[in-house]
Parts: sequence; structure tokens; C-alpha cells
Amino acid sequence: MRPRAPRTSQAPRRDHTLSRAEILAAALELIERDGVDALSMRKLAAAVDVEAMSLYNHVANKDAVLDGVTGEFFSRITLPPATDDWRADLRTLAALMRATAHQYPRVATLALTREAVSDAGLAATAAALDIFGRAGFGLEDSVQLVRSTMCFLTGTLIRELGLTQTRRDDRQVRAHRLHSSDIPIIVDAADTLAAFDFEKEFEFGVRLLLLAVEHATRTDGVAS
Amino acid sequence: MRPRAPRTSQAPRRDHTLSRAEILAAALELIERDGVDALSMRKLAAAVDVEAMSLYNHVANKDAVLDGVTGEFFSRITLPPATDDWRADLRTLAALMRATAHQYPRVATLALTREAVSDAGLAATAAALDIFGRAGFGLEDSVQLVRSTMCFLTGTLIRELGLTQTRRDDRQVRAHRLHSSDIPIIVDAADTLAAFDFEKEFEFGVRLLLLAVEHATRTDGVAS
DNA sequence: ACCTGAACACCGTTCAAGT
DNA sequence: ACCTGAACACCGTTCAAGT
Repeated sequence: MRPRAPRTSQAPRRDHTLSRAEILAAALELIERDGVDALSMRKLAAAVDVEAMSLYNHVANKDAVLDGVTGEFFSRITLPPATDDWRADLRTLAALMRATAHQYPRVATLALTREAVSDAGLAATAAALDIFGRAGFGLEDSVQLVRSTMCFLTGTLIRELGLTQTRRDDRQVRAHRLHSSDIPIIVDAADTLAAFDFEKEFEFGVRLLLLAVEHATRTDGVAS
Repeated sequence: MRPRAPRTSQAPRRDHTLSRAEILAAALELIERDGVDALSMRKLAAAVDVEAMSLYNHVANKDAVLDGVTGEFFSRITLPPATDDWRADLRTLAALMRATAHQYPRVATLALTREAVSDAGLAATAAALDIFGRAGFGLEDSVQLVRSTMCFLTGTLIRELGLTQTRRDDRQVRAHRLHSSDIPIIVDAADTLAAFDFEKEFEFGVRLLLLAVEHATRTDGVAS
């Protein structure tokens, strides 16, 4: 049934031509299934039904693949248009980043630890700039606020994703370890420190953020 | 001059017995010199003048080495005693974490992205708990504030270290790329977005943090 | 222009054997 | 108890050769 002379007695090979987009999509899927550490150029190639070396026709190297996946992740954060309520908009931005992170936890961990370095989060940056502008901040202040906001969200999500994905030794174990600390204040707080409620903690953080923005002084950021 | 029968005509071998601490110290140094990606068990072994397989007598695997280095990093953040000015103390904590991060930028990047998962930052957590307690917060609120604070600092430092260490393509290049974006608000802010002043940005973030804490409502955190 | 086999210079980790 | 040689099952990437 198959055309003459396949290279071996293998299954049919791909029918369409390879593309960067296809590679990145496969990489995202693989990372999400098996973790970043398990991703290799050879496995990635196998996933798109090709030999490892063919990948190098479309991406510079493995690092470029990871950068590409990072971009892919941020492009999947689709932001709604701004309203006239900057508080609500800021909450929405935060919630949406978190929701997307939870949708692809492993890819998100990768992306968030690489974000700063690339311009992957540009759409999110734009949305945040708009929000702070509407809240009455000048350009300079808005940029600073965007940066602080993103750093806060990044740090929060990296922590949450990390704790969610790893050693789920339960609260009892953590509490016991903390109780046997030699720092008194840690012992006092052991039970509270041992408990996680990521929903509540995220909400607490967002409230703090709103509080800070609320009380930040508006400057007329008239740039040169 | 050397004792009889060295295994080859090599230089003298180590005279004292290997230890976990020695391995971690060497790992920290190697990571700081060549980057995490360049660290291998074989190179690490060579650095302590031993064969790779000997390491496994003292550490479970490579991951345990990285965890150990993370702990080593956090243990080098030495915190001063609290004063009666919580604002100043919080500023000091932030500045000290930043200073230590800059002292070992590559190790810090590793440690900060792993922190959440371990209990490495326990001393810092204790110090922060103390600060918020003195600022009038109950136990529950203090724990939440510590977490938000650490997430903010972590996110900020990961970004700063990442940008400091990589592709230093200059401001002009970044500005040009941003100017040619198809998002209007990004174009407007391009010049500001293209410029980094990490000192100033960190200060801005800390000020925001103080503002938030300042206006957070004190609750009597009487736990069950 | 794109794909591939073979090769190079590495990896982390296991295991059985040494002292 | 600690160290090690050899081996296993992998890596990322280059290069010359194919179509």
C-alpha cells in the first residue's frame, strides 16, 4: 500500500513539511506532559516524526526552542478589553495570568523564570500599562507599576506552581518539621506556615497590590 | 617525593576525606563561575579532586546538590537584629537579600527559582515574621505578608539578575524593537520601557511594598 | 531547501569490585 | 565506610552527504 522504498519497514512518515510552529507546539505539549528536564531534541524530533537533526533547520538550538515555548505560553494569555474600573481590570489581569499558568503549570514555570529576559509578555505589559494610565498615572510611573506588578505576579506564581507540583508531603509532616525548628518564632507560627491555601494567598497578594496602587501618588509623567 | 605508587603519574591526590559541605562549596563556586548549565557531576568531582562516582557517597544525586547549594545561598543572607522601626527593618531585609543576590548572581538565580519548594529561606522568613509582628499584625496576617513579600522580592530579583546576566543588547536596540511593535501603547512607552535602572526600580518596588503594609488593616490574628 | 546517518564530545547514574 | 573503573543509556550539536 505504501509508496515504494520506505527507508525501513517503519510506519508512514509525515506528509507535510516541518515548521517552527509545529515544533514549538509539540515542545509545549511534551514539556507539559513530562517536564522540562525530560525534553530532549531527540524526543522532540520523534514527536514530530523526524530525525533530531532536522529540527536545526527551523530552530537555532534547544535554547531557542525553550524561548519559543515561552513566547507561545504568553501568547495564550488572552486579555479582555479594559473597562472603566481599573481595580477590576487589574484583578482580571492577575486572575487571567494565574488561570493560564494553571492550565500549563510546567510550561508556565519555564516561561515565568525566562520571561524577564525576553519580550514575551509584551501584550500583558501593554494591557497593564493601559490599566495604570486609566488609573491616573503618568507614563514613567505606569511603567514602574507594570514592572512591580509583573514581578509580584511572577514570584507568586512560580512559588505556587512549584509547591503544587512537587513533594506533596502533607501538612502534618511540614508542621512537624517546623515545630522542631530552633528558631522560636518559626515554632510559634509552625501550624500557620505549614498550611497552604493558594486561592486565599493569591487574593491576599492582589489586595495588597491594589492597596499599594491605591495609595501611590499620581505624578504627571510628562516625559521629555 | 610523593608516596609510592600513585595511580598514575598525576599530581598528588587529596589528603583529607571528602564531605558534603566541601562538595556544596565547590558546586557553589563552579556555578558562579561557569553557570548552572555547565555544572556536571564529573566536573564537580574533578573540582574536589575525586572521581564522579565518589560524590554519590555524600549526596543522593545532582538534584540534591542543587538543593544544597540553594540552602547554602540562603544561609549566607545574614540578617541584623530587629530595631523598633519596622519600616527600616523591612527595607534592610529587602536590601540585604538583594545585596546577597548580587554577590552570587548565578547561584541566586538558581536559589530563588527553587526557594519556594524547600525550607531554605527559613531564617529570612523568621526575620520577616518578626518585623510584621512588631508592626502590629497578628500571626495569620504576618504569615501572609511574609509570603507576599518574599514572592515580590523573588520575582523582582529573578528579573533583575536575568536581565543583568544576559544579552546586554543596548538600550537603542531595545527601543528600536519596541518602537516597531504593532501595539500603540507599547510604541508610546518604548523609550521608557527600553531603559533599565535597577537601583531605582527596586526602590520603587520597596516603596510600594511599604505603602501596602502601611495601609493594610491590622487584625488580631488569634488562631484557634 | 530541507532532511539524515554517522560521529564527537559529552552527560547522570548503577554496579561490582576494590581498599 | 568510602572510593573507583567500566559500562549503560542517554545527551546537544556538527558535518558531509544525500534528495
